[in-house]
Amino acid sequence: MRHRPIPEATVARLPIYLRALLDIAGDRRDVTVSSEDLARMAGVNAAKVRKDLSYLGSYGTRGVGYDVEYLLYQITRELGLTQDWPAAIIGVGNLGRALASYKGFSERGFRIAALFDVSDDVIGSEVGGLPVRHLDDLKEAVVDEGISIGIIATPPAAAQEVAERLVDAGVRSILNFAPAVVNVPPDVTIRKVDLSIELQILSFYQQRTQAIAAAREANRRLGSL
Amino acid sequence: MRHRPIPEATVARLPIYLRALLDIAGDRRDVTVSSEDLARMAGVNAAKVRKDLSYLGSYGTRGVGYDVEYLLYQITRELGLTQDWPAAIIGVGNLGRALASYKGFSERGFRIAALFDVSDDVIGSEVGGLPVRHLDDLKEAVVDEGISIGIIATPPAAAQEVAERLVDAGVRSILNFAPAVVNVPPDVTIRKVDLSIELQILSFYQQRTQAIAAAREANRRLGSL
DNA sequence: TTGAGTTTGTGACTCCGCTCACAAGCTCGT
DNA sequence: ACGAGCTTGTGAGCGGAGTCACAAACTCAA
Repeated sequence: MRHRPIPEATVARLPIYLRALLDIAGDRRDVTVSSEDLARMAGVNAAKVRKDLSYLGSYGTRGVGYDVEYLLYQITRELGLTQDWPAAIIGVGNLGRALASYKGFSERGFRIAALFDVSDDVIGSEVGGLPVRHLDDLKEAVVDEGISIGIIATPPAAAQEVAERLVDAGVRSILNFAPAVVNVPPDVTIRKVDLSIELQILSFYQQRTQAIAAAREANRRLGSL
Repeated sequence: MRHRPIPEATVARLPIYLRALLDIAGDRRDVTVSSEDLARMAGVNAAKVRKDLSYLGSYGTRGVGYDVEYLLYQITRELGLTQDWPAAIIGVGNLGRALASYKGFSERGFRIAALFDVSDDVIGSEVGGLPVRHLDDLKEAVVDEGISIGIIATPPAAAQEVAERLVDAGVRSILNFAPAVVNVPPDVTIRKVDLSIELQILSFYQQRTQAIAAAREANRRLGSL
């Protein structure tokens, strides 16, 4: 089992387990934790927790559970969080600004190292303690400051070009907030967060349940004739 | 085929097709579009586009493609976007503020109708043209103003309680930005957007490729001995 | 009307991920 | 030392989702 690659679905859950473990460790609640408890905290089922953790190796003890500190360390290491990955935000509009001062990033060990834009209105100003620089300085900054993650928070029309500039500068990990499809070479990892798509998905399920309710209602009325 | 339920994965892609179709319709580029073209614009493969669209019904014409306007209408309808779903944001910190003024929502037809918080520092102030109200007024506002989507942008510790209040007020669709696991009854749809989890996933893949590169390097050196 | 060229709709196959269930292995009390 | 009671690790089975490939159905030119 050990040396099989970790499935994507598992990778996506490791940060959740990490958060739960940090909660436990912070409270000094217990030295070990069972898959059952961890599952409850992570909102998944216990078998899934065990299978996920087994991809990292056999770090549990039967009849006892998992050592919290040890597991914390292993997940941290596996996620590559023992080193820091400086990130740059491109696009300092509403969203970019909020991301720049979002405390959740620094709490999880991510450091926003630079901000870029193309508008003279914001270049030179400070946001969250960092100066906003011109996009043309991107490559230099990436090299000099070892930036390894690019966060795109531009309008959709600019997203593809910004992504290409990031890739050209040597960035291999991109998080895209712009509502646009962005293509990158296969050796680059890109993930997208699209806020209005999330709302549209919610809309679908809401609409569906309302449609079902309406149909039931119509049936009821027909039945009573 | 028609009356089978639409798979989750398909639902998640419909908004992407919608965006692509809006682009085409806006440019008045063409009356019809092929699955091939649509696939290119959506960043997926053509067979997937066809299968996805076939769940909505047989709206294409063989040898021709899909009528852009008609398909637009059908997807809009299926996603429930013909009616509007007023949303409330709970938590007017950094993120909540940005979401309140995020133009992407209104562009896609979602209206932020109310803002809530518990801190006296912000209650009464205006954000994005809306007054911030006390969380205790939530239920009343939901009923009076027909709010159907709740957006949680609070610190993680408050997320579960806020979710329960939303559910109690009658909200059945929740979008959670707080980095916390939130449990809701089965008739409530909840989706989460966790920004630092996204970065942690990127970190994993970046770390992995670097680890592979390092291993290769080590091998090379050993081999040259 | 026919045939060449296009494009959809979908059955068949494969792969991935989830869940179940249980043997293996641990602790602890007696 | 042993058995009762937990908890892990994982094989087996199942269902959802992606891809392939091709028949069906359309257009258009001659």
